[in-house]
Amino acid sequence: MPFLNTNSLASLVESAVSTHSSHLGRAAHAQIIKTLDAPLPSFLSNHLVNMYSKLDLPNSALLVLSLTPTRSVVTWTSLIAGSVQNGHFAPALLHFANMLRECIQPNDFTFPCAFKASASLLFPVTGKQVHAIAVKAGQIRDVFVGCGCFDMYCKTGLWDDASQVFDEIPQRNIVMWNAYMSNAVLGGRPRHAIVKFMDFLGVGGKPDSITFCAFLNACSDMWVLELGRQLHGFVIRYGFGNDVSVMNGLIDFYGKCRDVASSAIVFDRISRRNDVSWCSMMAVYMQNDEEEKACEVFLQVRKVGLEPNDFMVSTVLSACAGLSGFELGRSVHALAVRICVEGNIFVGSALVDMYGKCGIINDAERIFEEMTNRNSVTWNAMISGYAHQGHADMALALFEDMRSDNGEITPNYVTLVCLLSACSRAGAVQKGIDIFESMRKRFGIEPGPEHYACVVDLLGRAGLVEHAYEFVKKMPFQPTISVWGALLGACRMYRKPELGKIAADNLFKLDPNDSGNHVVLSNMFAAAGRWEEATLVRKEMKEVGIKKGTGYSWITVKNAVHVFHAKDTSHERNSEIQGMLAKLRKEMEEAGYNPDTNFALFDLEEEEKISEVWYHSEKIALAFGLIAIPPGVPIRITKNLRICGDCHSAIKFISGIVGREIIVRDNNRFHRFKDGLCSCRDYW
DNA sequence: TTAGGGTTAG
Repeated sequence: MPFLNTNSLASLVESAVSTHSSHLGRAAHAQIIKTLDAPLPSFLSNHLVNMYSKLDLPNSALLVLSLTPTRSVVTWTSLIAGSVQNGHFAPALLHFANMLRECIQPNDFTFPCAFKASASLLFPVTGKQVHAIAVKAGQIRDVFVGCGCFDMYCKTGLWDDASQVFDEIPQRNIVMWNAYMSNAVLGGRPRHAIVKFMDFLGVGGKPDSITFCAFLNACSDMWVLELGRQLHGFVIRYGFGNDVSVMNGLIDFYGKCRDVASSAIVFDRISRRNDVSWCSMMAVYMQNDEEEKACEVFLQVRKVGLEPNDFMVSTVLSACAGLSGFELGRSVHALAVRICVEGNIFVGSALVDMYGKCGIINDAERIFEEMTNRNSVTWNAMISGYAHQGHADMALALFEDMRSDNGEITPNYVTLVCLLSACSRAGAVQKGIDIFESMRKRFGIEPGPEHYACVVDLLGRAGLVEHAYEFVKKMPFQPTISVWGALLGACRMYRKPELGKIAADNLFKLDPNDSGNHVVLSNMFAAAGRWEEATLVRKEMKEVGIKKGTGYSWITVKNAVHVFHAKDTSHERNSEIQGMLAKLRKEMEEAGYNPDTNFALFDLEEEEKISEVWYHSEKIALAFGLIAIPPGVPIRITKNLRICGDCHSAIKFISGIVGREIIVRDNNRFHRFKDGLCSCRDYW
């Protein structure tokens, strides 16, 4: 080793920080000890404290600090900044306190760290103390300190204090204005952000890309498509048409305002897309229920030879979960392992969710067990995986584990929804009611519309339909779509057209464009032999211009997706499919199966109705699956609408005849058929 | 010191 002077030793330490290599850092430290006698020059000690702290080796950092006889503001600030950077906010504040105890004055680098730590811990009281110290030290007028202070008040919800700080800062730079706008959006005051933007222009300010992004966020929160469009023009005029950040912001904005086409146009016109552009486009498709398109974007990423990142992987996994796209999901899992992102908490949670929704509960469990970091989303995903399978006992057991895990992660709003839906799917009525009634007291969670909807579903599914209606009437707020939807579902299941009409009428008011509700109601009347009323509902539907969407079912075989619509004969293996359908029909008839023709269009003759239900897309997909998928492998079908009642009972029956596991995911839930049974009890 | 994208329910 050549002789190293103190400057080159310092740069060795710096390179350990910049490459984030603790190995290099330790080696540099060893070299320093070898080369120099103690005590080290203070600037080198500072470098070491900074290095260990940034490398998230807090004990080593503290050790060096305690061995440094002359600790300066730089030494302490290095320690504090590293702690904050690595998310250790409470220790950062402790170090800050110790520094003051040593009578060392914090500087313009220290205060922002202390503010950030207070903000992250949501400690407004501590934040106020730091503020007082900064005022006393005469530092508050510094833009960095002032901005940190302002940000702290925003993040801890003290908006008035924040505004006061903003007004008192003498020289506001663009960062300060941007901070105001983005915090206003984050704090649910998008209108404030827009007003501030106007003020900013009024004082001759020149917006930058962050300003535009903040403005766009405000627009998407307020759903003001027109205002955002105007800003789009403004962006171009200001010469930001090639700024990838602003373009990404526009993709996101249009997507949130449900103008997917504009998002796609912006995306297509970006000459140099970055990771965020791709991710944003995927997210837009996801937010607008176009999972297939999201998958396509992901495949395009791979096609152009880009390495996907953790964001893309978690998004595409959730698309797979929505589509029950188990094959793609599995291959994305393999990819995640290869690019080393499977340890990421978002990716892990998305994997648990994907496997759970695809019904591969063992793999979901395995991923869950192997995850070293779990957050409430991870737990909820696993609980809902059990719920989807109808394993209320497992869901409840996991919930208990969650509560006793380490106290860090507590059940939240969604956890309770998952649990209640697990009870409802498993028919655990009393258990569900107990949980619902105790949620405020035991878990401190105020029951919301989703929880009420679960209880309605719970009661309704157990046949207590009138009870369910009484429960709805006693709700402390207006019942939502999901509440009436759950009641309508129960009425359909137990054939209660009168009550069903009440539920449906409410749904028509709240959700006039959903054709599904009309179809359910008319089928319900048809099932009760009340053809006139059934026809009337269909007529109304036509008059108002509501169309029943086309039903599609799809199935993946060897990475190719095969899509079928009703009466589809276009598949290249159509003759085999028809042969299989005929064979199934014969075997089922011999085994005594009666098709339920209430689900066919009711103005047909009985004979026609039978053939009508026989050629529903899910049955065709199933026939194809039986031909193309080797025995022993489960057949997975996805349908974009609700599975029809006859198909549900037919598939149940078929699963017994052919001795195969059949999994159908429709737009409502998940059905696993095996040995003539289905995981969801009494669906119709 | 400001910002752009992700995971859980129904």
